[in-house]
Amino acid sequence: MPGSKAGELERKEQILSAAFTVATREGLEGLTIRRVATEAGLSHGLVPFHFESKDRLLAALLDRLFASTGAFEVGPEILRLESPLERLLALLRQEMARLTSDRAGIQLFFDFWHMGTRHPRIRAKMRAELKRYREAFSPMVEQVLQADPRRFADVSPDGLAAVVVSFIKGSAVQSVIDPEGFDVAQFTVAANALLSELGESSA
Amino acid sequence: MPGSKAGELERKEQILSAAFTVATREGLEGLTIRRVATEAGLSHGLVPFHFESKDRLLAALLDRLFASTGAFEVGPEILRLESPLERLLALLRQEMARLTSDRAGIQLFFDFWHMGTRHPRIRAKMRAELKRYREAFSPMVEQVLQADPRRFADVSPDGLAAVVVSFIKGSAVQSVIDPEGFDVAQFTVAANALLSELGESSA
DNA sequence: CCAGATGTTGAACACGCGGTCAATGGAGGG
DNA sequence: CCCTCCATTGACCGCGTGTTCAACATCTGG
Repeated sequence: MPGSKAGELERKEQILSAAFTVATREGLEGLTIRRVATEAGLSHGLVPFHFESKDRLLAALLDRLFASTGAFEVGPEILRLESPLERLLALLRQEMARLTSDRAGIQLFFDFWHMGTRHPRIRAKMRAELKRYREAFSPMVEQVLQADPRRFADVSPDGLAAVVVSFIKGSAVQSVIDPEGFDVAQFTVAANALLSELGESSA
Repeated sequence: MPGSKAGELERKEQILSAAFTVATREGLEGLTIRRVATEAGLSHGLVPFHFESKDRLLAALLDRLFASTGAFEVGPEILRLESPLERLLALLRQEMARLTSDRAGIQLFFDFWHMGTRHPRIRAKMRAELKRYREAFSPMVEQVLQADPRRFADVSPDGLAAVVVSFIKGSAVQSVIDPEGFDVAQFTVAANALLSELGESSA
């Protein structure tokens, strides 16, 4: 007894949503076509019918991950801040907050990051996202550089941006392997203290 | 036609060595008992004979990874340095250098990190290693804190150590997804500039 | 009201996995 | 010299996977 029909788009959305649920619950390792279909209440044959293959499903899922969570986006409330230092710290706080509030999203992101290590298509997407992310820091980073030209004589904007991103990615990675042991509050306080003197000479 | 016999220890070593080769070439995802046996030139039945199960093999492989590369160890040549700042920077340089010199090892470490996300035994090992790693920074980090008590009033040693580790882990993670695009030299210069003023008031 | 188009189902396929174990044969002690 | 160990082999098992596709249900336009 086949189920009722549905439009192309609704079905794809339904499947993708189920895939997201399964992926956050079981990880990408545990994401199988049959599990997704079961989660969506459909026959497993439907998944490769609407998404040509599992790879395409994964690519679509990653796009959804980028879009759905505001993950790694620099929101307007941050861009509205005038001081580059304040923006930097606000962004840092935002990302630190995500470590506890959007743990599932971070986990899934980390899963894809790992997958990107071996899958060229995924890797390309992750690189693009990483680049986008780094470039969001460009304005503030350049102002920091200009604030103390002597100290940062040999420092390029990209290099400093990479350091800032390392703060965030590194903390995410630590929180993923040890969610209880990694103290976000302590981390934020320490990072603030480290950075707090940076922008002051430019104020 | 069975092959020649060998002692318990030599066989285990041979298998483990083959497993290491396969793991660095194909990733943990592509590490199968049959591939390891083929790499070692043995029948696949021998692997679960000497290592009770694949899980045990993986655990042994992780121990070997910890031991073989001097990865994440604070060597004597670093401990010999007197200034805490110098030690910190030396360690940072050492780890940055590893990103290019021991890329395979870093990749494998990252693979295990990801696996630890879902496998409790692996996770426990990774946490222990992370803790060991963080604690290696304790002496220098505490001196940094003491150098400027007002600035770091609310900062705990653990918090600051977590920040420093984030530097390193974050850069490793970036290098893993984009080995060519991540400029280690730029990163080091930027990090040095950021940290260079930290210890000076204590000197 | 009836085709033709199309979404849907679930059996089937080939594959590779981890694991098991009877059979084999080489090595060493009695 | 033979006989007992035991490392070694490779066929075999059960399982789960991604993918295919004939059969079928449902919807739609004439």
